[in-house]
Amino acid sequence: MSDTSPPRRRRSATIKDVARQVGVSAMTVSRVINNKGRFSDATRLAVNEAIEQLGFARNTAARSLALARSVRIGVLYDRPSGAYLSELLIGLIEEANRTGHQIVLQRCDSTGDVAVAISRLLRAGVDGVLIPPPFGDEPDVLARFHAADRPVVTISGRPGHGAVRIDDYAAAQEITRLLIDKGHRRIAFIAGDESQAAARDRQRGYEDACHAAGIGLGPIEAGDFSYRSGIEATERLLTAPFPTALFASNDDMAAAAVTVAHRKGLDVPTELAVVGFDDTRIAITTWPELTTIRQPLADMARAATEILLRAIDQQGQSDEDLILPYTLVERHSA
Amino acid sequence: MSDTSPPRRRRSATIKDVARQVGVSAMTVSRVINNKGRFSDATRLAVNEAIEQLGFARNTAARSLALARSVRIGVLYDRPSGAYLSELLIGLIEEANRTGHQIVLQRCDSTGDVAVAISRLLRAGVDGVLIPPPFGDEPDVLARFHAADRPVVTISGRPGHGAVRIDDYAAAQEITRLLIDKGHRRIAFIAGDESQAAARDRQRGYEDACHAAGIGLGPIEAGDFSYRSGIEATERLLTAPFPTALFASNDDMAAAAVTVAHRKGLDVPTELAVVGFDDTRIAITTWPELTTIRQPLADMARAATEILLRAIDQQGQSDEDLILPYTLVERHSA
DNA sequence: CTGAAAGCGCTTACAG
DNA sequence: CTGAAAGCGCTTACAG
Repeated sequence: MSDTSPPRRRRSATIKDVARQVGVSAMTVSRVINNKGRFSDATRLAVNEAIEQLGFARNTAARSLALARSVRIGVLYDRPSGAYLSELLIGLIEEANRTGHQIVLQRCDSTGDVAVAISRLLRAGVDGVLIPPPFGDEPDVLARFHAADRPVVTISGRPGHGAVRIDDYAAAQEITRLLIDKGHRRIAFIAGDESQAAARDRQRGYEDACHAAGIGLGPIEAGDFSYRSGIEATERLLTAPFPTALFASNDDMAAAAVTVAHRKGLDVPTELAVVGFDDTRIAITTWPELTTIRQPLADMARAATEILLRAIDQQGQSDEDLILPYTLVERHSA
Repeated sequence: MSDTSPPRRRRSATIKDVARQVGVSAMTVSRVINNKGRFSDATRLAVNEAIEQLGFARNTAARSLALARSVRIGVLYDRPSGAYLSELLIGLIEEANRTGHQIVLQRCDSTGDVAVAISRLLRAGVDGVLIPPPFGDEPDVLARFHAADRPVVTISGRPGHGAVRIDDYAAAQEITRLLIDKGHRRIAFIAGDESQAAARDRQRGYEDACHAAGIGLGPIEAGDFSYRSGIEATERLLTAPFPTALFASNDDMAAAAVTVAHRKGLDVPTELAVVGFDDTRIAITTWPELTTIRQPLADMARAATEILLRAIDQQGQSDEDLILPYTLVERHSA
């Protein structure tokens, strides 16, 4: 164990080293680093040069301790299956890391006991918790944290209390309209895990866009956001009368749809147009690359952390419902 | 920004609070917490009770600062595609969190510029770096860190310098033998990303087990560890003369094989036995559940962190090559 | 525009 | 077996 070995490691440059080199006080360096308070341009330049030279990087442990801000942020997550959750989770971690907050990860498989996971988090002394899918839509989970007086911010969860998301409904409408504008009249749909608000919103968006255009709904099959469910759903969907387009509620399922189409000898997009949702990695490792909706995952992670911190400071649950802009990314699958 | 709001948040219990309640010094509490040095049983009991009562949880920022151990550990990872990398990455993060070390995540898509990613890590002041697949097998990457005098520990990478892995070769042999013992004589194989040492080892294990049993090699197809490549490979594999068993180099591809088999009307395992590798989540969300090799991901993450810390302390690259035990998990796909 | 002092919560020698 | 003191690297009032 390293715990018993002598701490001989290279001491990295501290704020004092920088100060000494420049010939100012540590305070001034701190001001420059944090761009806070007043200091001359010359000072700023000199400090920055010394920082570069010494390879100084701020010690976040010291920082968060000094800020008396050792906030402990819990994250209750499912074992990541799809690309979306993995990416979001990593974004969350990077953000907490950047801000120097302590983060306590707690996994709870859908099959596991959520109550146990929650009390673990509580006993770890978390000041608040961040909830990515799929738990963001379980009133029970939220209620438990509230009972313990811990604010919660969900990501892509049910709106109405601290929540960060995109407008899934509008995005789904927009991508459906894209298909309609390209002349499609029979558009199949693969739904996502219906226990999640975002999945239901996407389906509503699809349906309303079809209605608004005066075309009937295409065949609809249930999915659960997994590639596998996408394979199965597409197989049921690709039967006469054939749809000319298919909208899958996420990229994993859209990629699966492309696979099935190819296997049945259908060209994508000429014989079957396919669109997905999320713009995760699979969107560009599939051929053709997927037309999809991009969610600003990094921004969402950042925003959720900020809202949570604010709620913790104010000792109350936030009711902010932050909706970030999505982007329709047109590639070659539709 | 929360940065400007008053720090009104609930102050969580500190070591002093615990000490006061028990009527001892903070030192004693510290000793009990770290189980270090001598203290009476009565003290331990009392301290633990107070900890429980006050909901005390150690502030890792303060701890790592006091330990003068603000080691910065870099992690160079690819955008996670498969379940294995996500799970490993999260394990790594949990471990760094637990030990209170600062961790700097740096993503580099396979398409991205590795050199840029490396210099970012270096400029962030990392003391050493952890490298999960797929970069653990690129001599260039390792060389660059060494040139900068930063120790590196790879996970499932090429052995010979700080490396943590399982014996992929032996594991592959064992699971192949399981198939042989069940009477299979024509066993197909789906290879993984051949730029990775672990993938090559698995293939060698498969081949040697077949040779040792005196049966010929089955058909072999290339894959890249993705579900999609598994679909394609299996489609090429399931042609006459049909194999009766299929060994995929990871679970994602094995799950894909099951999907294709079912679609072709083949029962698994009676008409086609399928085995995977890794024991990631997909192994149990597939039906039938996969027989596979379990890698002790959490232990691997822990061990890699420890080896790296030791190398940093000793200011030199480690040459430890730690091989952790795997487990053959028999479920219902073979 | 800049600095000296105190403190964040913990740990490690050093004393008893 | 237990404690008082000092320090980890940073930041925030408070002074100039």
